[in-house]
Amino acid sequence: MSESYSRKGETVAQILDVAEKLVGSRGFNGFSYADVANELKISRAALHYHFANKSDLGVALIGRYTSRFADALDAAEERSTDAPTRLQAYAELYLEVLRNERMCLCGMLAAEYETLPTPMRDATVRFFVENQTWLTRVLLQGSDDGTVEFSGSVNEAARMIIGSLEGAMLLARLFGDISTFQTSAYHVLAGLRPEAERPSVRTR
Amino acid sequence: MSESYSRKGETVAQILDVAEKLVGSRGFNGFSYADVANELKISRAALHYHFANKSDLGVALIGRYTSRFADALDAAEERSTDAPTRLQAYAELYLEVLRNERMCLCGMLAAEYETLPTPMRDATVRFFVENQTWLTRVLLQGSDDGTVEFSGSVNEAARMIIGSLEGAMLLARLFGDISTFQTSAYHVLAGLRPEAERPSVRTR
DNA sequence: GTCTATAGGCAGATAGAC
DNA sequence: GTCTATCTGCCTATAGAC
Repeated sequence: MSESYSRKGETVAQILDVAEKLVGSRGFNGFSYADVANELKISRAALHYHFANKSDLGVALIGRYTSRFADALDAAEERSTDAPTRLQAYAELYLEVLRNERMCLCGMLAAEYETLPTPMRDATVRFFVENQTWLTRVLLQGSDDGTVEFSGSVNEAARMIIGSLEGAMLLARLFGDISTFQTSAYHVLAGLRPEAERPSVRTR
Repeated sequence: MSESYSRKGETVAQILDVAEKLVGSRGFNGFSYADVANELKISRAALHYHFANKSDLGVALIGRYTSRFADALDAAEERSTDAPTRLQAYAELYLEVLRNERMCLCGMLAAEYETLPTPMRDATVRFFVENQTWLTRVLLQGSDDGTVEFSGSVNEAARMIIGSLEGAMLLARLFGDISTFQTSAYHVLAGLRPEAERPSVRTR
């Protein structure tokens, strides 16, 4: 082991960190290998050693992001028991990303979908399907115990939540105002509460 | 006037049409002057004659889109009187865009915001501010006559609506399923209806 | 695993003829 | 207004030395 000791895969992790930040702020078509290389002070060729082409890098990015998200969802589920709290925790995952002045990685890729190579498209869709599955489960639970109320199908409601949060992120970043996301998320989730439990405050 | 007669500004309009389609599907960083030139069978240099640089083209694109949207909002307001119907009409403007298999131009630009030249950033923000202004007015009207109900401020509710619809568009395009947008929009607007008028149907 | 060098392509933009 | 030709720069990707 040399002086410049590094754990196995540490370079890969650093590359993914920088790339994730860049894609989350500028998009997949808005960053280059040179950007990542410069920030890590390595050569572009070194990047190509770890990720032969940009599509490979993109797929790895989505994969790590998706599994990290899944882990966070599991953790959120363990910390809470009722559906509304779990939905709140779901929204806070988005908030966390936004606090780093980034768009959701997959929300960004959803916008660029038409320009993405097929493997990245598939991975992006997978992210949203997993999210939908998790939300569907929570919504059904809340529907059963009466803490959540919605019209239409559970899957529709789940997609509505995902879309609304992604869109709220987009606007919050545009206006450079995190509270825009917070109040939007609040509104969206409030719309799922049974009337009895809904706050009736209205300010102008 | 020659055989290849063309009305004043027709070429400009054609350029904007093609560019708008490309940006709406692939994003501002996902299309080139060459793409537009090829589709119109003119040279790239001809494009540069009408729009000296890409930023100019982008600003023109947003300007036309914004004023067309504003006109449609005015028309929608004349066709209807009550707030819920007007909100419905607002959502249908988005649906119209989606039917052409495009993302909202400014929703797309919101995602790419970090990479945009300042004039385009400003124009994009302006689009959303105008939308918010219109929605705020309609929401206040509905709040006054009791046809619409929401917690928090009117501006928050307006932004929530915009964000939710933009996000729903993003997902609908991703899944290649327009009905995803329609049901999401329905859910969002249903959440603004007073309990008494809200449908209680729930399917799984 | 990392480097330098370079290939090969495409981007936005300009010059100048017609 | 539109063209061809060209400049310049950046991009992804590869070859081959260390």
